[in-house]
Amino acid sequence: MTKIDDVARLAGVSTATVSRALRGLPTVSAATRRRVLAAAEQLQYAVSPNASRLAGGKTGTVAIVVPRITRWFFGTVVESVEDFLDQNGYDLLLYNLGGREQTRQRVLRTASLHKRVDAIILVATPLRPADVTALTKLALPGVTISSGSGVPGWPCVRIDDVAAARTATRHLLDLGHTRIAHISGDPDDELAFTTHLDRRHGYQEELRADGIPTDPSLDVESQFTIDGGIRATAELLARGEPPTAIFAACDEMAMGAMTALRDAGLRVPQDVSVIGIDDHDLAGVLGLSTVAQPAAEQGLLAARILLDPLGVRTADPYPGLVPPTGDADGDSPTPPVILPTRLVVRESTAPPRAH
Amino acid sequence: MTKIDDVARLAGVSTATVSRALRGLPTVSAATRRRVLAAAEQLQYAVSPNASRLAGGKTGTVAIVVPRITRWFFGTVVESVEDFLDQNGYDLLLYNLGGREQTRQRVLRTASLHKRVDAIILVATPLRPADVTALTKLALPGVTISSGSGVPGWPCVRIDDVAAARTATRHLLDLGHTRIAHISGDPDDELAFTTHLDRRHGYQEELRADGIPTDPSLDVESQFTIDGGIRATAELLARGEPPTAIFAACDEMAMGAMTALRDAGLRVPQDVSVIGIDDHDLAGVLGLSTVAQPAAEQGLLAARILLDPLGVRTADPYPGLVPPTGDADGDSPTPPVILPTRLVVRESTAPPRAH
DNA sequence: CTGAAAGCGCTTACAG
DNA sequence: CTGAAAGCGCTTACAG
Repeated sequence: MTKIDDVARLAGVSTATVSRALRGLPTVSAATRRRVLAAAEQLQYAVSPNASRLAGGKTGTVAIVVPRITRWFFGTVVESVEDFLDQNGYDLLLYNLGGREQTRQRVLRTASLHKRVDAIILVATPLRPADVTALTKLALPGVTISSGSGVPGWPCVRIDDVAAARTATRHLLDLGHTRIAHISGDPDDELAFTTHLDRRHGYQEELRADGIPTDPSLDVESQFTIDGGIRATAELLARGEPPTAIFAACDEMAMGAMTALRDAGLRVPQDVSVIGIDDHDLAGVLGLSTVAQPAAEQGLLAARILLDPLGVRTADPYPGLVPPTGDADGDSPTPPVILPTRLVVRESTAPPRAH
Repeated sequence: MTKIDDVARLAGVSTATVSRALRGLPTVSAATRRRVLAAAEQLQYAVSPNASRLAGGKTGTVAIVVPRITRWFFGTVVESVEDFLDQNGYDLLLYNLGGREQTRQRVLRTASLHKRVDAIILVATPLRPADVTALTKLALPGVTISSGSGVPGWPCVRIDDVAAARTATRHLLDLGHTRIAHISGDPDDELAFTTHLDRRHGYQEELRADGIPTDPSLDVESQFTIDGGIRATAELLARGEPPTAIFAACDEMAMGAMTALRDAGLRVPQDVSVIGIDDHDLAGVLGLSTVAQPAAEQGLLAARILLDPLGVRTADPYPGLVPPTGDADGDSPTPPVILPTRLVVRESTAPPRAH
């Protein structure tokens, strides 16, 4: 392996100068820089990240923690974050919790992150008080994406889950539905995090706005997955007269609902309307009406906010949005950056059949 | 930050002993090890990966290169690889090419990987001769997943794409179809890689086995995506009389086909049968018949094969399978490890309508 | 079984 | 603008 000394020798300068020239520091003459670059090129030199990081005190790496990379929202967020980091010369260290409590502990509670990364992106990761304490002690910059417990001083990028749920419910109400069921995550579902609470809240609020009492028998908790949607819908149907519409807390659950309804011989939307939240890649294929949330944009924005203080020259990190004004050191909680959602009507929602 | 010296001082031993004790080396007395562990625990000590790697010459990191993390197959592979690596103490460095030629070059052609990782997993990544040369010069252990150009000395884990395509085509033939269209990737589609060639080959072979001539007008090239499937199917329909069945080279294309057929007023499977390859998470939701391939298993197996020579104690890396027998240094090409596929019949395939 | 010392390959004040 | 030297926090022969 060619090392910095080799380049220095070939270019006829010191290693310090090679280091400066290669990193584009301004304190190198143009002629010297040229010679160094030529030498590095000729020797196919690549810096040793470990040596560089040890000496420089920066890791050039960002950690991203997600519950499950294979879920649409998390995969899309990771892709956009990776893209941005890559273009800015950062490595991405992926932690896919996958429901493994042991992994969660190891990642969040130990100092392992501290010496390994410059910054952290936490996506929809449930945090216990001990986790928050540990993360705060790390004293690393971080961002959270999606709702739930935050870390003091860390900005948060998210959508307004209550409003998104209200939009979905309003769409069904406007179509004339009154027997509207809700299927959502349960307290043990780490994929649902606290998201399901906000979405249930929005659902109930919107029903009340129309004077429709919430009916517990139309509200089923399950997992934030296709299977969860199938199970919740089966449970719903087992309880008696089917609702005329189902608002699923996420598209994957909505897809499960469509599956369960089909298996029960019910047609969508003729017998039952279905709407979700997300605008999953496959929502169009299934003709699923939904409230679209910008997943890639949330990832990109989070990455920008994170790298900005690290000296990465990025364009306006808050394009047209309300920036978090709190100072990272202060006690005032940083207000979240809210990205907009939007109703997408497809074929899975229609007026209820006349009696 | 607490460092190794702090632990050594508290435990009353040298840093060398702390290093040995913490890594579980056998040359430490039980009593000493206990004291060291207690001191490390008390100080919340975590080793600095960069210092450790620089001094030890190992990175404890594996790179995985995928075309697009958001595609079902690649996301599933990454998840299973991450899981296995995590359990064995390795970090995962994610490179999502995302069609960026620049990223491809940087990742594959420079020595940047060399000093950064101990091993490489390449998933369905097209390799030019210059890439292969560069990777070979790295002299790092590696594995490729999925078909295509291999790297000399690297094992390959994959399915038999020709056989999978024959299985899909055979299913349609057995149902009585003779006008069977094929939609697949084009040469410029980096997601299709060389996979589409094998699958087309299997399609044609199986037709010929029944004495059915291949009809170029029933064979459309597009992208290995939902949109690609939509476009290919639209093109197919624009060419005249529709086929009675479509064999899509992957489930995402099949889903696009279902969408395009629906938009054209054609019913699946009454008017046109559709089958894919993959067994995508959502295949069940859509009632899509397919030839299932084990994505997570391919990732797991690749990770095992890779870590085995690195001294990770894993169970039999080839459970019941033909192991690659070639030696890594020899010139003899390592035979690929082939994982089985299996036909999954759902609602998207049926006999053609009687005329 | 344990320690002193060298060294991993860089970057960073400090001088000049 | 450039270089000599120290130092980043570990691990690894080498002795004992």
